Amino acid sequence: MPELPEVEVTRRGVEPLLIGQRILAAHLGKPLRWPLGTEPKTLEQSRVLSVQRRGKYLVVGLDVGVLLIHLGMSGSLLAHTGPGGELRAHEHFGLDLTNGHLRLHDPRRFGAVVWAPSAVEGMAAKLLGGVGPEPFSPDLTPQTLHAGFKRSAVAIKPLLLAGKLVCGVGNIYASEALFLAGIRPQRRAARVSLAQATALLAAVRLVLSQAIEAGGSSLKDFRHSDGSSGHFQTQTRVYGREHEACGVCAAPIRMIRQGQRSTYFCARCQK
DNA sequence: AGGTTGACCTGTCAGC
DNA sequence: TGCTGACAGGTCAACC
Repeated sequence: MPELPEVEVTRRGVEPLLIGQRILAAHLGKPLRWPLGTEPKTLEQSRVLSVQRRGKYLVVGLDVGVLLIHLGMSGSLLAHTGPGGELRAHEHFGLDLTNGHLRLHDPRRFGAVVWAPSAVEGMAAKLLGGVGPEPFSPDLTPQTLHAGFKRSAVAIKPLLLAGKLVCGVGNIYASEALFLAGIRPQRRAARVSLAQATALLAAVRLVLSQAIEAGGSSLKDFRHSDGSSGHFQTQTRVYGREHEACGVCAAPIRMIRQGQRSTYFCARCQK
């Protein structure tokens, strides 16, 4: 589920609750993707200094180390005022804070909460080290993207999903960005021109910005930190719209599978 | 080394 | 109504 926009919406939602708060207790539910990496007790009394995002990870800076939080496919991070209690159904991590509490609700448990001494040590270094450039970074240019494309033998859509050349683009926004850029998802990345790479980078930035603005996509599980839903799913141009008419040319939207993921596109608009 | 596939886990929904 | 299978926003480890 959660791609960059959903994680960023979550970050903005939880930041005000977390900053400056002291952790009174940490709770673990069923195992998530990786173990926490420390005893929950060691988090007690530490203070939250920052809440940042790197790719699809939330990076919570503590005065003792960092917590990496990943929402996996079905995760939501819910912030509540008032004292915490026992974890409820599908809540597998929780922090009780001086003023409120935080819960990770994640039915499928593909998500993770990992502690490390710092963002550049231990498991955090390993996980964040695999994350490609941020889509909004000025260091990411059409030229660097195009150069990365040329080195690959893979189709453009799965290459975008891999997150090594640009991070944060998941299955919904990859289809959407390729549609806006007029590029077929099956096109070999090496055959994407510089002009197309330029259009694609602009499209990625536009789609992600619009999705953040819309509060992300709530297909099923995703919820904002206050429990409300995003609504970008109502504004998708192709994702989830097989057989519907393309908004540009009215040809039917098609769905194919690439690497076990569904891809949506317009065969007339995308070359 | 890079590309491809399976695995992780649970809920939901379509079809019989 | 109940069972079975397919599918869902991610991504890592194991294979060729």
